[in-house]
Amino acid sequence: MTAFEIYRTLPEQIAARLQREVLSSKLKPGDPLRETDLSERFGVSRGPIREAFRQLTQQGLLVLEPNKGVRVAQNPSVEVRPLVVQLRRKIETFVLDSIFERITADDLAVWDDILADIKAACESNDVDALTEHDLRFHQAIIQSHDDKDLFTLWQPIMMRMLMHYNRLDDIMESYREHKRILDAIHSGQKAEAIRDLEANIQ
Amino acid sequence: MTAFEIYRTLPEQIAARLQREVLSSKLKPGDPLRETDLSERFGVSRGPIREAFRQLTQQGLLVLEPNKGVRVAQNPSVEVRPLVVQLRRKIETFVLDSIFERITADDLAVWDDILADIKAACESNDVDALTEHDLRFHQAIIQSHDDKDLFTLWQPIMMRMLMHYNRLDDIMESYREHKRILDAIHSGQKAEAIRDLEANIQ
DNA sequence: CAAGTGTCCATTGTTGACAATCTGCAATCT
DNA sequence: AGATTGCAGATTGTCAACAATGGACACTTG
Repeated sequence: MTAFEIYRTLPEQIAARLQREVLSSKLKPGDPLRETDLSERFGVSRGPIREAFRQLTQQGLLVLEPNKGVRVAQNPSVEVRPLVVQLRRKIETFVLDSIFERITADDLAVWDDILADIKAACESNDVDALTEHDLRFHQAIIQSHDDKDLFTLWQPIMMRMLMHYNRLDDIMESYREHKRILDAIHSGQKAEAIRDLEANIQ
Repeated sequence: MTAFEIYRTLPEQIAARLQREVLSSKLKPGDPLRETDLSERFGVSRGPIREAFRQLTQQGLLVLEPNKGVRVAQNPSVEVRPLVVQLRRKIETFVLDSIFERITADDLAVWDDILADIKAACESNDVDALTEHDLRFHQAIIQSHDDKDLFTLWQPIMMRMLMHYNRLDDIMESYREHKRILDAIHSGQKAEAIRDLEANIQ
């Protein structure tokens, strides 16, 4: 692989690429992923590919069957969807409530930057970019909590929701929702921030 | 292998062994696990060991640092513990509510068998065996739902709770709680079964 | 003496070869 | 014809050798 060394390990870089392709539906549910194909495409051996598969399986984006390889996971069933929403709400509001008093100016600066990216994606009507920055936004909040467990519990739940990102008629509404959350945080209104966050998760 | 072909792949067998050792505190939080050690111990190469590590990382029992290997995860923090309890309750009660009318005699027979194992473990005061069968009990319920996603979301949450299984003064109480759940299911009392299940999760 | 530098060793990361397993299809049997 | 068996090719599973990384400790350097 080339130039940019944002991710430390080979498998992480590969997993990030594949994650993007799944979330953007370039890879569709049920599509098989062959180790040999990808090892050629990325110019590495099959080891790192398998490792990347493992990471994405953990996130719930791929499904692994022994001796048969991995496939892109199916979208979560409609029956389970409300549960997934509730679980994600519970975790994210727990985190926001827990860290609220300890939010630093640095944190807010980062979140504002991501909000700008969300805005840009909405304005250019780029759904894939919006998905990516929406993920980054909520991930940044979750990861501002000391407890790393929270992130590992949250991530697969979040992925289930992102796999069918077609909730909004008006894409700009996503920007507004996230802006409301940050505005409330900026002005120290905890209860309202949590309410706005819950409203964004559905 | 034996008559029972429970685990299909090498990594799964290894992961199951290690899982038991972590949950029984034979391996303590912070303990490092070396690929070479384990590959000698199990008589396989490092590949399957790495694969087993990934599975246990996904379950939250091990933590992985690039170029530094894996360690047994720390117990979940006290602050996060109530959240974990709530998440697990939400998933398990959702499943029980969802499948209640479709529970078959075969299902119940399996669950009764596990209850017998729980009883035996309690009577012989074997905490490790109790942990194992407690896990099997709830896992059996979760997996009776069609949606496989539920299990993958539930598993890491469950593991967080099992990592410090010291809730009960009287170990027999665990048997009684599980018996209450099954009794309610046997007599078709859904609301009570759900209530008993919630009471067991804390 | 403190801070930085170099070297060694234990450990993980990566690779390519080989073994085991699955899938599809054709040949065979009833 | 329909079901079963037996290849052949594709794909994943496993292995052992080699490369890269990180940590400990002795050594220089100011």
